[in-house]
Amino acid sequence: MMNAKPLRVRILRQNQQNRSDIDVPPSARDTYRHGDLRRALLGAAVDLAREGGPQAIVLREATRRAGVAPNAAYRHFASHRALFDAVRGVALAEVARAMEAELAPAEALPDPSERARAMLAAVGRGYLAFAQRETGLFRTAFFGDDARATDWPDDARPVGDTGMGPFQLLSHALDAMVQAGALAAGRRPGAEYLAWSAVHGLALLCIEGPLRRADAAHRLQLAARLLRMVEVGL
Amino acid sequence: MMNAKPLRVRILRQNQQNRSDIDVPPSARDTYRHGDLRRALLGAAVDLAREGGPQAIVLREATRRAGVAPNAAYRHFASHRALFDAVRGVALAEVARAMEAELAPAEALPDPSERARAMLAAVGRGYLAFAQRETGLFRTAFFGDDARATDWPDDARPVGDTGMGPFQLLSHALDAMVQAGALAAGRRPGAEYLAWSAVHGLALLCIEGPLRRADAAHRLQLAARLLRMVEVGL
DNA sequence: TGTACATCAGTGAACGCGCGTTCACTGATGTAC
DNA sequence: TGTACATCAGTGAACGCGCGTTCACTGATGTAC
Repeated sequence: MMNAKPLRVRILRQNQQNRSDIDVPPSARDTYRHGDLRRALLGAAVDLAREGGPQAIVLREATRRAGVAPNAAYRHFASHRALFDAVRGVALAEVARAMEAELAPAEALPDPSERARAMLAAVGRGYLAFAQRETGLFRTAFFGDDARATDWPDDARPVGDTGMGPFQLLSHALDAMVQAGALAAGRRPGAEYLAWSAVHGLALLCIEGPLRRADAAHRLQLAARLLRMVEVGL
Repeated sequence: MMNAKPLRVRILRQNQQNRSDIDVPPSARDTYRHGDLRRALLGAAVDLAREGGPQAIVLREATRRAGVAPNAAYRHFASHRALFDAVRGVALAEVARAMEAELAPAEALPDPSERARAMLAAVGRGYLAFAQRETGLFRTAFFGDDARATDWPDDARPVGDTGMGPFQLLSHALDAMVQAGALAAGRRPGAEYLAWSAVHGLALLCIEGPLRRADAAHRLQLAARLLRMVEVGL
């Protein structure tokens, strides 16, 4: 039972210039209804962002990849901007997950002070690793698109596996620092911005700045030094 | 003598759909030859960048502002990219000058160690101030244009009033730190990238990040804390 | 169990936009004689 | 001192491109009876 779900695969489309021969691309759909177009469009748009950054999120290209007419997108997204924002949400979630992956071992440490420091470093490492591994999504998550002057995300919606966004994960690590006595309470307010600045700046230097041609070892070394600088100087 | 320079203002142009009446815009040229089109185009393009960032550098708009046909630009710039690069050069020079302005009082301090620290802070303050005062030019100077994946400038050409570029001014300040004993020589290599990361990151948080709506006092306070963090943690 | 019908996800064609760039040209300049 | 001419900075028109978006439509769905 229950798995009689998509009985709608029925009619082969032939009304597009003699498409009845065999050169139909594998991803082509053979029903009139797509079935899951919103997800398909979002997936295609995420792929575009992954490959080329925020500028590459082109509504028409997403529909092309989904095998659908351009205007079909408007059944699922009110505008290009709505699609863009959805992609950004996905990108943010991936950043959060990258952080969580680094965070897991750190959180297992027994000593509170050591643990808090490790958490802060883990957040930074996750951020930096993601920026270099998924440059396009990273830029989509955090870059104002010049032309449209978009805002940065404010972490208002749930994102990562823990339900926390990148900014919240950072805040959480800083709170742990204070609780463990590794950071004076007086220095806590606004500390997010100092830490975020340093890490974000290094990410940019690595992906499009003067370090874009540095090798991985050099970057890792700089990342370690930078994270120490933050920990010490916060 | 000598000010008999542009004797070529001679022939009123009338071959554009009855332009002989008085509604000619004030900036319109009345000679066939422009006289200084390259400079005019570059100036217009710099204005565009100032107003709207790198994306706003539109070749056709620059020619419009210079009162010239679009293709006239190609007598002076091989391509849009060439124009873009020229604008970036101007932007870099302005960044350098902003740093030099902050640097001047710092360099006058008598105590070498104090002076070196003040120089480092001055470089950072100049960078941050410029980012917030001339956001469009700042982005033009340091942002990879997503679509074209341009490189960051490498400071190869002379830029500021001292002939040094932003990166060189930073290096210079760090060298002074080492000489004054304010920074261990072992920590000197690569220190540029740590300092630059922190300052660049904060600049972005301020111009398009979560601090974009923070008031000036809050930003200044964060900048001071960040610069201290760099100085201490380097 | 069968059928009429409202719903709405897709189609096809077109829109206006502005861009960078190319072509063959024309008009003013300044130099060689 | 005057004139022919090479030079080259501009013009006008057009190109192809791809975008986001709108319109009136058509085809499949699933629900009410």
